[in-house]
Amino acid sequence: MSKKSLLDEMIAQTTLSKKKTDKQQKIAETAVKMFAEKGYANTSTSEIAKEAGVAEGTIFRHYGTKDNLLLAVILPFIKESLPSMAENVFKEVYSEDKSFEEFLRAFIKNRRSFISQNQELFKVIVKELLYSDELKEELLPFFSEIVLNRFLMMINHYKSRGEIVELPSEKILKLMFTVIVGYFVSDFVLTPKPSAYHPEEDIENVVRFIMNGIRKES
Amino acid sequence: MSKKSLLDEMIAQTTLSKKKTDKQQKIAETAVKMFAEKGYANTSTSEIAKEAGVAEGTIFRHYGTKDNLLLAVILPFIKESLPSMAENVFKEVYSEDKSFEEFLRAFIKNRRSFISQNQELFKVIVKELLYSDELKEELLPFFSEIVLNRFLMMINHYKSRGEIVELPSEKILKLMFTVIVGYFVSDFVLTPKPSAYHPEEDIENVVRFIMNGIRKES
Amino acid sequence: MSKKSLLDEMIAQTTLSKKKTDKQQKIAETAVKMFAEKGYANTSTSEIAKEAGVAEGTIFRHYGTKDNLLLAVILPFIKESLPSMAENVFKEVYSEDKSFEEFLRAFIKNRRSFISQNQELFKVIVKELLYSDELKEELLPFFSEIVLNRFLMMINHYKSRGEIVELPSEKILKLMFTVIVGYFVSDFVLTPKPSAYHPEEDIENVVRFIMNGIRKES
Amino acid sequence: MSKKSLLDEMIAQTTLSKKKTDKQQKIAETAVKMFAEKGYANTSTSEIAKEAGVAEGTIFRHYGTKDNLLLAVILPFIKESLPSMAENVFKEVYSEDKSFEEFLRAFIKNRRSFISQNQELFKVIVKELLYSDELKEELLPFFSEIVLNRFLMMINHYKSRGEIVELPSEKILKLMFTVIVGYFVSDFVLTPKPSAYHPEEDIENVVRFIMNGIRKES
DNA sequence: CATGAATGAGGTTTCATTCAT
DNA sequence: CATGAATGAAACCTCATTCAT
Repeated sequence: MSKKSLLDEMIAQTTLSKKKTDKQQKIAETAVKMFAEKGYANTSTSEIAKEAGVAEGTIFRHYGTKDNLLLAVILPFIKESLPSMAENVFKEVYSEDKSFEEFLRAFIKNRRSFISQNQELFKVIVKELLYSDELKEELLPFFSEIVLNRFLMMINHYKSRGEIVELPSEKILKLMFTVIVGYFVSDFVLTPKPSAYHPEEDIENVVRFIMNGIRKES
Repeated sequence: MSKKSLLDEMIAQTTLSKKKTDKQQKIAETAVKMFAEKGYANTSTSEIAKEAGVAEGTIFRHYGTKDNLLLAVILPFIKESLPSMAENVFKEVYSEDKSFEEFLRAFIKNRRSFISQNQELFKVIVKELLYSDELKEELLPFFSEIVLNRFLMMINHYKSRGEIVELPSEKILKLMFTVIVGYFVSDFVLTPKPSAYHPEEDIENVVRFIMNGIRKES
Repeated sequence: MSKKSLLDEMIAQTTLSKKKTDKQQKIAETAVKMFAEKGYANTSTSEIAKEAGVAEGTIFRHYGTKDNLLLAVILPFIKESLPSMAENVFKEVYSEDKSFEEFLRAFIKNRRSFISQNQELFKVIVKELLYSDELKEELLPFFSEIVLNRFLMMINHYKSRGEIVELPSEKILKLMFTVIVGYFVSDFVLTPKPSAYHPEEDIENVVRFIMNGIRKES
Repeated sequence: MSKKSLLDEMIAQTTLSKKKTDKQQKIAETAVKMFAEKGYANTSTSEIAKEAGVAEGTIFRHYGTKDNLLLAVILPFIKESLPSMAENVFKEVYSEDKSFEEFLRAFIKNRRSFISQNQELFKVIVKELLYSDELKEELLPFFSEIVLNRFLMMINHYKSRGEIVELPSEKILKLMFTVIVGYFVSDFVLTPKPSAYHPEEDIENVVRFIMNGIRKES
């Protein structure tokens, strides 16, 4: 109870942009940067404190435990990102009369831009997802419910419009996400950041590749 | 020099199936299993010792450091796996008159089977690749030289036979590997192992997806 | 850089008598005492912690490594002692019209008193000088520059006044210091401390012995 | 009992040049060399074993404990050296009609040559005398009885012949030995060995210095 | 005699966390 | 709110010693 309550408060603080002291803000930023660089397990709270210019005690005053600090920087990001992600999906699909290819292109661009602005955090999430079962159990169902389900609906929608091949939607979804997520991971996690880098061509290739893979042959 | 020599000896021991005491064998096995489960950083040598039924000192007598233990279980696997991987590729391609699709299917099946037999180790490698720059710098160039280059040649070969679309070979390669590796990671690292599981259908989908993505339209 | 910085801070703390917590002070005192008794290599940090009444972690919070702890207690002592030693020499020599014998007697008394007040530390330094090349390389040049050079000048000075025999000054210096240092080592390091002990007579013998050895025959 | 008996056997083996296998011989030589270089506490038995080209178990088969190994290389040296040292003294003194100065010169030369041939061992003894109370209690009384007492007799002898000043013989002895031992320690322990080095001049200075210090003014 | 794998006590060091100021 | 000294459990690692072969 008390364990959760502090965490919930953290999340509330972030999303509701409630009171958050400068120090607290600095700690979160520094933690994200360092977790991204060296991984959660290899970053000590004393390093974070030094780098953030605060006393070690201050971290614990605000976040209670190191685990909490990790979740407190990850979860708000997710809770904020995923629903808006879903919103975007809906806007693209229903408000206009785009083809699936146009939607896909817009979606990837949109998500790439978002991740690009939060590279470090994305790194942290990807890395720690592999390690923390807690994180996995917290994020994946949420992700599935908010994002994948809507995507499934969309695939069905475009299937019914005859734009997509008649494979099981789950398989299509999985392959699509493998390519998209694989592309993001490859670009943002594995490679040393190519600061000035124009991704339009790569995006175009990914779109073409996926579309070829799922387009309904006429 | 002295740092490397112990490690080299470890590798030699494995590949040459030289003398390796029961305890030493047990330590390596246990380490792989536990690293796969909880990650390298979250597994202590004392836990490994207890689980393996040896004294903690025995680990260090044989492997010197914990880092060495990690590398000693990973590197032999790689040095053994990658060349044979490349050999397989060549056998499939040059010995017969297969289409690219047939080659691709055989390749994925072959590699899937191999990884399936070494799931734990595969997990460890994927996880630690994200963290350890040392591992990254050791493995990726090796992988690139042994595997990717031959694949590139093959893509060019099939391009000249008119089976593959005229995109830059590097882009084709990257997308293909994103799908294949993504498929393996998704199956073996992310999901809790579905012990009885028939992958033929999935493989077929992956092959079809890739082939659609790169097949030359006639 | 980072290795040195903590050590430099230690030294600064001592010489500038800056902030130093009670525990930190206690650790240093205890370490000196135990290093003197049993030697650096035979004293464990856990013993020091227990004897000093602190947690073992506290030692490392303040001194970083055991090596640092040794240097942190030795070096400030040296940097403080040697310059003042040189100052004393100059005061004796130039401010008054003493004979060399009077100077020598005052010098030995002065240094003996100083070492007597820091017996343990003196023991530690003598013992570890034999073992630690690092210490040797740090201390001996400093000692040579600060102390021996001035002594050489003095010997030359008294030579020109005709009080000292015409041997090469370096030889005279070496013999003198052999006797003086040998006397101190013999008194403070080798023998179990004779707490109530009046050294005046011994000092007188040393002075007479040296003076006989170097006095210019008239 | 059993502790001593093995050690005594070691000593017997050495002095009586009893059976001693090649391995045993190699171990002792290697141990002396490494103890001299890095000190007893900083030299591990596994290092000695590797350097000597034997299995670690072999060391313990022959010497029982590491402590024993130290004593087994030191004590025979002492028991052999000291009595013969004393013998030399007597030969010089009684067989001929040398002056004290001539005796002193011969003595220092003789001992310097002996130590020079056993530099490493001398280093070990000097270093470990500072640390090991056991060694101190074993060696110093023996040394005092065998060497110092005869020297005292000699000083008295030469005093009665009017060659030496009328100070208490113990004081004279102490100062003399301070200079002589200090000279040896300075030459063999502190300084990095000057391989080609002619000590005649230094010896002459030491002799002159001591003689000036104790010669009876006529 | 010789080996070297195995041990386990103990060494140094790290680090999340607490708490008095 | 913020600090940073203090903690102690646990991490990695070393090493003298034993013993089956």
